[in-house]
Amino acid sequence: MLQAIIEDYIATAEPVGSRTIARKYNLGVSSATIRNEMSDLEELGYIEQPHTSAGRVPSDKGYRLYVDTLIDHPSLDEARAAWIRREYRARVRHTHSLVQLTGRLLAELTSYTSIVLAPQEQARVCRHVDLVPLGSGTAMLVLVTAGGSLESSLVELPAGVGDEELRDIAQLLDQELSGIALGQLARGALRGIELGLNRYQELLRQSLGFLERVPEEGADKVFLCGTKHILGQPEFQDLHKVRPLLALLEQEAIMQDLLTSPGTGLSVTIGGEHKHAEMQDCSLVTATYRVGGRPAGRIALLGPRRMNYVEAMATLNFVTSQLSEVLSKLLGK
Amino acid sequence: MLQAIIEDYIATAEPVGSRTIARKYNLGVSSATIRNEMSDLEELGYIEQPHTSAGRVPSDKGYRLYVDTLIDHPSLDEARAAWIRREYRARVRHTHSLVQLTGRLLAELTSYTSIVLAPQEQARVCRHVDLVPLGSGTAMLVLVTAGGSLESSLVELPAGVGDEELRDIAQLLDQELSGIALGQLARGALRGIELGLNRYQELLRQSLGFLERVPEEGADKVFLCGTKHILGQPEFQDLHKVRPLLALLEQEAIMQDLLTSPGTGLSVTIGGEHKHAEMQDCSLVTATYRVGGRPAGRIALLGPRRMNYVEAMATLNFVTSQLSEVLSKLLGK
DNA sequence: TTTAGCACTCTCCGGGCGAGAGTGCTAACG
DNA sequence: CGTTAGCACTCTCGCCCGGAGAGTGCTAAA
Repeated sequence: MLQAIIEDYIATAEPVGSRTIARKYNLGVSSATIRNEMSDLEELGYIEQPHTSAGRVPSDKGYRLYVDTLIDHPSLDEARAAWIRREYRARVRHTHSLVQLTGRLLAELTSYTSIVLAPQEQARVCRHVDLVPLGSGTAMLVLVTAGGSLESSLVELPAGVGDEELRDIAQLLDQELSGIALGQLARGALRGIELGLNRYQELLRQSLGFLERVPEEGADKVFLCGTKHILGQPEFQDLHKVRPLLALLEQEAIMQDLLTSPGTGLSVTIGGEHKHAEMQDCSLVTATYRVGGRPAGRIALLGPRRMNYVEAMATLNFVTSQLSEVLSKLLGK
Repeated sequence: MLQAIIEDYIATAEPVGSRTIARKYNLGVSSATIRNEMSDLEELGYIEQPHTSAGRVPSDKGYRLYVDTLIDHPSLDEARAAWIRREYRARVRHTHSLVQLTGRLLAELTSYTSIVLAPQEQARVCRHVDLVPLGSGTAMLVLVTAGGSLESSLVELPAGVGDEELRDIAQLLDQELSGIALGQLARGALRGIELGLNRYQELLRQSLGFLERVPEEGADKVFLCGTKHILGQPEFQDLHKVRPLLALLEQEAIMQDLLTSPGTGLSVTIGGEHKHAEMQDCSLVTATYRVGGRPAGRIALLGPRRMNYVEAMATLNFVTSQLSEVLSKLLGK
């Protein structure tokens, strides 16, 4: 009964009346009986009426009950699953692009908004450093971290440094730095390298300055995809409702906070359960992806409160497991 | 006169009446005189009335005349200019991030939407290739192009390749490939390397496969920033008008086409002058940025037709010159 | 040529009204 | 005692109407 109401509301976005239920879902009873049951459900707080003479709309509590019944077995239809697998196979390039791909897939498949947190490396360890000469007097400093992410910065070279000389400096840098946590750069590493020629001091200063800043900047990046879909939802036709929500989504810190809250596995936050008033008409489905069995980051789908939970949860669940798998394989864990 | 009308309309977004002009801009004449003049302007097609008893609104032709008078001397107030210079100085990292910064700056400063085309390298030449071991059986292939952009991909290693061995392979690859245009990889380069051990064939296949795909993927990337500002404009309160526009903006190919059309210097396209019907309520200000004096890419600001052309043109002009300068310096040209 | 005055037109806003949808209650039915 | 048909009631939504307000164009006077 409650299920019928919720599913009809999810499909139509209109308050559902007793007649509708009686007609569409032939439960073998008349609309009058359904009216009685609905009255009960309302008393229990599972549904509510926008006004006296409209149909009923599920309440947060109603959605909650509904969601809790289906949280255990989210399974995706095989055609979609196959398609997703193919996408992942085609685009194996690096962590960054995989995370982006995941966001895009989710948004496209569900028509909701996806929010993905890039994998956090516990401590960002320097794997490899290189200096590539570019043109007159500049070089590109390339950093590869143990987690497989890539950063770069342009640095100025002292006058008259040749390509071979630069290669030597790069090798020296690489030797000194690889294996070292970027956070602890300032202290330990500097001294070891200072031994090198004085002439390179400015170059070193630039390089280390960059390397020190990397951990803060790169950490916990948030990828949003499909925000435009919000505008397509009938409950968000009112711009005054949408804009605060969009503004909220742009604040990375809040998004990070939103995703770092609950435990593991699929979790759903519904309407008024959110901290932020702007999200009271939304629901958020969250999952954790893992690398080598250890939690690495989080993924979420944001949709209207009457989102298609079955589809959203199934898709999110599947995509999460795919991402975990591909990432683990890639990073050799 | 026309100027007064346009500037008032830009400021208020409401049709402007003769009274308003007489009051705000004391031109020493009464509203009746202004009515006569307005009637003339309307006959000439510079302004139009939405309906009989509303004020006047500038037409495309009116804006065109207005814009053409001020296209020559866009100058930014010194405080802003200084602020922009400071931003550029603080974030000198690499091409990619500079382009993004430019987009962000423009969007924030003007509250319009910025569209930036990443610099096109005529032919993407390989500057440096490296293989960095990551974990069990994988390595990261890093590519630096002559233009200073950075690409990477994960590749699988044959069983039992040690770090030193990998370094040798990387060096071989680097020697063979650096200086070679990526587009012509397939033919020439492959043969030279095939001489190496058969054992590495799969690795080579993966690497070259990636390197070949790079030119297409990386080319002409479009960066959008500040699309949300569109929703803030009073003329775009109607979602039915906004959504087609947003949909259009998401199509990279169309954006590229939009920016590749006109000549050099600042150029403005107003309302109905656009090819695409979705943009008939918008104006686009476009500029070309240069690296070492040669056109490298394009930047644009998209706003409502009644956008603040003075500010937009001045800001765009200044930011463009800054970007050109910084990029030229960085790439040593 | 400019200006004051005035009639005219058109939009916008609020109230009133009827149609439609859905409910809750009551009474009948198996 | 649960179910159902019937009916009065309520509330929203869309529509029309009329008055207020804003702005125009025209005319006649300065």
